[in-house]
Amino acid sequence: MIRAAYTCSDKQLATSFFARSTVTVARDLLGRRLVRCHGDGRMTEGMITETEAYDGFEDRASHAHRGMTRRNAVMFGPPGVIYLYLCYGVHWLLNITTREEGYPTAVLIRGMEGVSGPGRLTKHLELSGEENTLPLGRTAGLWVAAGNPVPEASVARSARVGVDYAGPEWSRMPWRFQVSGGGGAG
DNA sequence: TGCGCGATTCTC
DNA sequence: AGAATCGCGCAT
Repeated sequence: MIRAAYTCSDKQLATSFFARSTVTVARDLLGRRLVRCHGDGRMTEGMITETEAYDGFEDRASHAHRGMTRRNAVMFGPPGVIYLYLCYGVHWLLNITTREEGYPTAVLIRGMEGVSGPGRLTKHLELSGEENTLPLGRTAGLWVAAGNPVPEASVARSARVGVDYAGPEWSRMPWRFQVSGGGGAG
C-alpha cells in the first residue's frame, strides 16, 4: 500500500495572506494550488483558475450585506477560514474568509484546473458542510499551497456571476477574476 | 409557522 | 427554457 506523502504542496499560505483586502486576495489566489487531503490518504489538488470577491456590509451581492446571521457568521470571523454553504439546495459552494475579524468578507472559489463551476469544484474536492467554519489546514484537509500567482497579463477581470439581484452598481462590480490565455508560460 | 428565493447545474 | 431541492431570511 502506498502511503500518501506530503511534498511540494506541504507548505501552505500563511493566515496573513488572507488578512488583506478581499479583492486583492481574490486576484492573488489565481495560480495558487488548492490542496485537498482526504481522510483515507488520497489527495486532490489543482491550480485555482477563477475567484470572486464578496466584500463587507455595503456589497449587496454578499450574504453579509444585511448583517450577521447563523449562516454567514463565519464571514465575520478571522481570515483563512472555510465558508461552505448550500446553494439552490443542491450545490455546496466554497469560500475562504479574508480581512480582519468583525468585517464580513469572503472569496468564492469558482474554478480550478480541470474543473469549471463552483458547484462542480466542491464535488470534485469532496467538500460539503462538514468543513464549514474550519480554518484552512491539516485538520480541515484543505489548504492553499504557498507558490506564485499568475502574472498580471494572465488575469481577466469581469462582473460577478448570478448576482443581478444586487442591483446594477453591485452586480457590475468587476470582482470576478479568471486566469486567461495571455501572459505566456509565466 | 409559512413562503419565496437562490454566489448552480443538468436535462429537455 | 425548466427542473431539482432545501436552508435561509423575512413576514405572519
